[in-house]
Amino acid sequence: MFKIDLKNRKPIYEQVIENFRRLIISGRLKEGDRVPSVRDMARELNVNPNTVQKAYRELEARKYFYTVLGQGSFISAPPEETGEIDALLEQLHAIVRELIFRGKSKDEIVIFIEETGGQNDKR
Amino acid sequence: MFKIDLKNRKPIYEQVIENFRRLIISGRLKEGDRVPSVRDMARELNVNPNTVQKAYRELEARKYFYTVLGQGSFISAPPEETGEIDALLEQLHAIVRELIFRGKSKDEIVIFIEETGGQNDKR
Amino acid sequence: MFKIDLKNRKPIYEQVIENFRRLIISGRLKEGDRVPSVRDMARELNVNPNTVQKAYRELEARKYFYTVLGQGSFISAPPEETGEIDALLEQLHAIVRELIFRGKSKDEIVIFIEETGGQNDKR
Amino acid sequence: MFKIDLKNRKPIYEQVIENFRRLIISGRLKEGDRVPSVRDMARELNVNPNTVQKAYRELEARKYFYTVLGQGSFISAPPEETGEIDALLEQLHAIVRELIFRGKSKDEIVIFIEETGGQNDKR
DNA sequence: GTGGTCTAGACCACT
DNA sequence: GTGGTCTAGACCACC
Repeated sequence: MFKIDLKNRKPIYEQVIENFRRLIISGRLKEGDRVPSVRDMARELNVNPNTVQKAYRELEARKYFYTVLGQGSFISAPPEETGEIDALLEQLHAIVRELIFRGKSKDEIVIFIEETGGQNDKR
Repeated sequence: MFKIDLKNRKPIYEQVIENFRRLIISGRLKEGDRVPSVRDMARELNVNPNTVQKAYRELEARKYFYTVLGQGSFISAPPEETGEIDALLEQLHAIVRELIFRGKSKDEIVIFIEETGGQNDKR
Repeated sequence: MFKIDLKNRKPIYEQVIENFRRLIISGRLKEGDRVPSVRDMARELNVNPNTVQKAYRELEARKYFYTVLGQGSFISAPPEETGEIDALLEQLHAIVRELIFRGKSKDEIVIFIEETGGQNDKR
Repeated sequence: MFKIDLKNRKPIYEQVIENFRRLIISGRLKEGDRVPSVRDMARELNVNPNTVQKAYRELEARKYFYTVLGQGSFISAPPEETGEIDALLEQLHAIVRELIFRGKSKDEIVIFIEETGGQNDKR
């Protein structure tokens, strides 16, 4: 499904969250899909089950997962985190500023964006 | 110059680094400018001098500062770390994908980028 | 593992770095080997944990170590910093020039180099 | 004559010493040559006279200079610092080991040494 | 005055 | 258990 980079400074549980977010955003996981159990996931990633547990708990709190008792966890509908878009736009802003500082023109950046792959079509 | 947000989960020394990066990228600090001494900065931000020094040390390692023994630290020329731009473009990519997932069109994103402030003109 | 020379003018943390570099270069520490925890190392060397951490941090920045959160630090693959070899050759150059100035012939120097121990064979 | 690199972490007074050593070893300064006065040197290098003073004092202590009262300082005969050669050979050793670690063969190193310029002929 | 090193000891997050 | 952050305060070298 995905791999954990132990050398990465980002905590493992955050990497798990990010990877699920990525899979959902890219459309490879869709609403209603079942996600592996905590134990299976932990075995597959070769990490401590507590770590996976922590990631799942947060994914559920952030409404990416929902849990059916005795059946497991499932992907829920795309959540609408308030302020999320504004935060993304602010990040975009910061990166664009830095690219300009490093010599790129806005035109070059726009061209780069136009090239961004249409993974969105898979939904 | 700037303020530290103690409530923020981001470590103080990283906040210091980010703030200096921001000031340099925006052109408000230019090559050769002297930055406040470690002690002065610590007093101004109301943090421990060691914390400021840690930030300065890293800024120097990342080539944003250079230090003259017994005289202080100064802004150095914009670093040309290879691969840095590629990393930024990859981040840009990821954010654009997520914005599209959340319903924005590429056209909207491009318009947003065109609006990015012209802080670059001050250089 | 090694000892710190407190009388030496060289800072303790630099001595720690140099000693690890030596152990890695000589092949006694290999990729993937776990290094003692910051606390253990500090106890063994009889120095403050912060001092050891500073050394480890720099070894990580220079790509000799990598760190797994909550698990410890490990030896990473030999870094291929570009320009590193050129710098070494330049140092070699300078030393050879000085040895010649002090009366050694190139032949004597070459013989000396041939005698350099084959610690490399252990890899 | 030479320049000081303020950005360099090596103390200025040590840079002055190293530069004089280099000029003497390369043969550009010979026994009996007069060296600039402390004040002239300080003005030329754009550094504090105390700093130059400190360098000259050490060069005299290490027998590279000798001073004639009221006349200035002069280059003395090449000093025979005891143990100096052993130290150089040890440095050579360390560098060769590191070059081998980074993939160079002894043969390559020997070839490189053979190519070292014959600045020695200028004496 | 400047930066740099080191200690002692507290507290936190991750596994 | 692990590493990481931060403080308070001492001491040193360089300019």
